[in-house]
Amino acid sequence: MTAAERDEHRDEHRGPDRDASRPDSNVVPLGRDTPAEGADANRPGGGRGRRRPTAAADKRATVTLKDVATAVGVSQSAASMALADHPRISEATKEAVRAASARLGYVPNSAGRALRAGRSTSIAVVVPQTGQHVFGHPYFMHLLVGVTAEANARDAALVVSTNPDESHGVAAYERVLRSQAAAGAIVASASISDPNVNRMVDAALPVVLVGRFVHLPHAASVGIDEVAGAAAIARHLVQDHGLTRIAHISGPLNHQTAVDRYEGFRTALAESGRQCTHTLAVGDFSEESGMLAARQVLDSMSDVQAIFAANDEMAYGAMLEIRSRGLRIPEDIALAGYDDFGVSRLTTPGITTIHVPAEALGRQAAAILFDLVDGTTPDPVHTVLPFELVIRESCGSHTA
Amino acid sequence: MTAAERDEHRDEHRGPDRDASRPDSNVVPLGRDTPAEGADANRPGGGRGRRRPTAAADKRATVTLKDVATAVGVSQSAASMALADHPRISEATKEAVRAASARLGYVPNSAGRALRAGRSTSIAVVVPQTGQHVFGHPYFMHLLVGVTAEANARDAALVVSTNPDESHGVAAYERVLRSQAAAGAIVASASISDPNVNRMVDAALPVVLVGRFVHLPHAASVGIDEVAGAAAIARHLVQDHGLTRIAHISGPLNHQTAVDRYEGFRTALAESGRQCTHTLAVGDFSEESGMLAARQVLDSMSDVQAIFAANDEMAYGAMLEIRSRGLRIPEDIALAGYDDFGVSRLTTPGITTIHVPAEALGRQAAAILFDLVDGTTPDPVHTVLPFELVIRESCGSHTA
DNA sequence: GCGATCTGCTCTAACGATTCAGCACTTCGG
DNA sequence: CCGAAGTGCTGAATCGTTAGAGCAGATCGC
Repeated sequence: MTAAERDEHRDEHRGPDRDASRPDSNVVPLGRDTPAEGADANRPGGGRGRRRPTAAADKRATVTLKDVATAVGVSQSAASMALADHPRISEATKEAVRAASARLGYVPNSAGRALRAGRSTSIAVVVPQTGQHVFGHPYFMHLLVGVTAEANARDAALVVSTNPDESHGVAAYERVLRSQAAAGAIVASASISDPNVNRMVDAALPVVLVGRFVHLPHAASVGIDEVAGAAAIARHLVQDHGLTRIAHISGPLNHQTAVDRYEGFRTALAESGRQCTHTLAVGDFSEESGMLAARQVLDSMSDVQAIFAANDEMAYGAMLEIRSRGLRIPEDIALAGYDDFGVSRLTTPGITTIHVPAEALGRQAAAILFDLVDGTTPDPVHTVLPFELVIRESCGSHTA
Repeated sequence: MTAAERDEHRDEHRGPDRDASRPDSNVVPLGRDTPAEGADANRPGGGRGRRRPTAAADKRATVTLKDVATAVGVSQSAASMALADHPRISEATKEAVRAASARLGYVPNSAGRALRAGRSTSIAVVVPQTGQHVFGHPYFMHLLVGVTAEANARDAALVVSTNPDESHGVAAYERVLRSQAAAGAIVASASISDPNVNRMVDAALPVVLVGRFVHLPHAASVGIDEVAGAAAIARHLVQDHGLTRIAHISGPLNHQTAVDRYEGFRTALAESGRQCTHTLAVGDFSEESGMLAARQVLDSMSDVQAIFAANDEMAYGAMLEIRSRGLRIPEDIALAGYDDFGVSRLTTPGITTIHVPAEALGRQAAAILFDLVDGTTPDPVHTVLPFELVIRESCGSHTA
């Protein structure tokens, strides 16, 4: 339960007991499609009780290439070559095969194809830390949007794997690669020490890392310059707002991202030419930890002028703590975050942050992975995408 | 660009080596390797950087069952049966095979296995509407968390498919099933009219729908009672707060969810025993549309006492519009939303809403799908999970 | 002592797609 | 008019896995 949820009233409503109260109704048209509402059958809790044995299952006959070939009257190989647009197949045959294929609804069996080809058409997205806390983060959603866009463009399926449990000495997501269920993987947000990722890279499996992995300098990666992003925030606070007593709430320091953001912050302060003081509190990227860290900061550094949290969620946690002490943002304390996945936009005041182009990262990672699978080494090995400094009200800037 | 983003200053920081259209800027190297291409790199085909042919690729030798068998000195079938714990294989041989398998890092080839078995072990999650707007919604994130949890528990891979484009007369996500890349699919958030979903159901493919599909009464589904949820909100506003002039901002009315929520709202008002007035504005579940709809409502119904938006994002948009007119929430106008995926918790004041148990829905849908794939018809066909009314400050309630 | 049963394995045939060698047959150059 | 090249297809092999038939050798019942 997060901080904000603690003081809410919650009424639980259980499902299917309310069937009585449903008067016949009509839907206001407003120029839209009017749904056919009559069918009561799909009513929740409706058809309860009976149990039919599965009969329909037999119906789904799979159409194979052989069926198509037979329908046309050519050999299976001819059909295959026709669909592949092989030059040694006559146009007439190709046309006939295509027609039959469409008519019968032929879809090539991916297992057969993958087996023959020696590799799958799918790619995997791997999120090593399991648990809602990490996987449920909007970052992945955005990343996924980018990856799917690219995968769709190439007619490739996308496998999502999150399970680091080792079944037979191999993490589940490595098994996805080794079993050839996916031709390659995009690895997001591994902690610095995750040995599984190293193993995949060492095994020369096609892997693209999202983020910076200092101990894997030769693996292809996509990321933004986190250090520069944090530095941009720091400079904004110091130079644009003249704040010199600043606290940083970092993420867990076994995450490269957390380390980089902290480093960018410190470096920028040091290079600012001003006399700056700073302090550090370590969080875990959760809202709750941001709140705790802010408490610690406010207790120990009474004259703090600004707090820069390593992500927006912690910044939001800090905002709650700051408010609970009757302090105003930005008048009494300025606040900044990092990520810009939505949270920072919704708060009042909006939180100044670095916009991380997660979708573009996903797209790019996928593009590179496809190249890698095709046997091309990306150049450069590490792709760096631009970020944006998004200035909102929490730092004291005035926006229209 | 959403409403809230409109009035922000954004500084873009790009990687070095930009195209001319953007101002040059500073990306600090700080120990990074080669930096990168920016927007240009997003185009996979565009004649960009050089590429070295991969050499490492040859290294990854795949271990097959034959290798294991040879290592042990038995036939391939014996090895297969040993791993399957077949009773006709001696314990000694089984042990030897298991040992060799672990030592060599054998992972069964999923294509081979799927081909032989006639079906894949993976399941698919299908999100018919493509585009970030829908797919990027936190709802899917939560749903996915639930589905992966269940899939992980069964050692099944998860395929995510979003592409409704018909490549050869078949939507991409139907192809996932037909190609046997996945044994079955969970379909989330299809619009009422999506013919592809119908086709999959008609073809007796193993499909579990999330939500209510009135026109597909026999397909297995999982959902909550949306009508009852909306009714709970309406009753709270009318009975607990005595509000009688209420506007509803609905989602697009070709979405069953939008229709159901609207209906629950109207029905509850009608049955409240009070003299209620209501009005409707149609949005599209986006924050921006919520803002527009609120504008419309406030212009046309000057004495409106409450606005109930069909989801939290539109409620947030409405909040922005209400505020921009100098009205207070909840003193001047009460506000309620639906979904509780986080947005409503972060705003000030927090938005009263219905908590949709998306993760549980995902879990349940996956469980049912696995049964379906195994040939069991679920009973009941339509599973309804409980929701919660979450009372926050936006409706005028006071929370501790 | 000898058929019957059991044990522990091997052999073979699929699953569906692709590819390559090869086979008829035509066309063509000289 | 004959070898060479070109055209359009077929047949067979292959990818990795698994299931079922079958086959030696040991064990057992009587």
